[in-house]
Amino acid sequence: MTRRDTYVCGIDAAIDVVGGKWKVLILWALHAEGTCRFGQLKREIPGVTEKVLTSHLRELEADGIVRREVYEERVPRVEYSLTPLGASLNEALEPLGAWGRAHLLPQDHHDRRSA
Amino acid sequence: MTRRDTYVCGIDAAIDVVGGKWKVLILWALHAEGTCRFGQLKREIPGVTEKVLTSHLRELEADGIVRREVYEERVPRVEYSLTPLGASLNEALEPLGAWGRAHLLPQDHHDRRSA
DNA sequence: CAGTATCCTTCACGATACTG
DNA sequence: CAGTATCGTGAAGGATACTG
Repeated sequence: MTRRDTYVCGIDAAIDVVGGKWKVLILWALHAEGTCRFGQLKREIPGVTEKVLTSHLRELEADGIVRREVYEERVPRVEYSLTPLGASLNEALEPLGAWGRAHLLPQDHHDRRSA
Repeated sequence: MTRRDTYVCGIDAAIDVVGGKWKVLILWALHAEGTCRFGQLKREIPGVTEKVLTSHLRELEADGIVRREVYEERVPRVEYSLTPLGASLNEALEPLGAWGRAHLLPQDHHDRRSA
C-alpha cells in the first residue's frame, strides 16, 4: 500500500498500517495463535510467499504492531508476537471484522463472537 | 486494491472494500457532508484526480456502500450519498479511526503513549 | 529454519486532454 | 457539471532459486 505523507483522519492512517495484502491475516494469526515462528505463520497464511511475508512482518514491526525476537541457537529460531499496540489495533479492527462477516462473507452465523 | 477471491475473515474482506487510496476519505466526506455532488467531493478530497475519484465511487457503489443518483436536467447533476450499509461501515470504522488518531496522528491534545 | 537475492508482472494511481 | 479517453509510471506483490 502506498504510504501517505499526510493523513486527513485516523482511519486512513490506520488503513495505511493495515492495508497490505496479507497484513490483517498476519494480525489475525498472531492473535489466534499467539506467538508464532516464521514457518508457522507461513502455514497459517496459505498463498503468501516468503518474500512478501518477510516484508510485511518487517513493516508491521517498524510500525510497532509486531514484535520480532531472534534466538541465536544451534537451530535458528525467530518468534513473532503482537505488541500491546498490535493487540489494541486488533481490538479496534474487531467491529470492522464483524461488519465484514455480517455483510461480505457468504453465510455464517453472525452471532459467533471472537475475543 | 487487489480484489481477493477468497476471504479468510471478515476483516480482510472489509479492508478490500475500504482499502483504496481515497476510499475512507470519500466515506468520511459523505458522512460529514451528507449528500454530495461530484465537484463537491472533489473539493473535499484535495489531491484526488477525477478519474480515480470516479472509479472509487463506482467501486463503492458496486459494493453497496454509496448511492449514486443521476438527475437528467438542463444542468447535469449527480448526487452521492451513503447507503445504510455505507453508514454501518462508517460506524464499524470508527474504533479504527480512534485508534489511528490516538496512535498514528501527530497529536491532538491527547497524551502520547509509549514511544 | 528463516530468511535473501533476483527477476518479473500487474494494476492502482496519476497527468492531461477532451466531451455530452 | 460530471465525467471519458489515453497514456504512463512506480511500487506492491509474485515466482523461483539460493544460503547462514
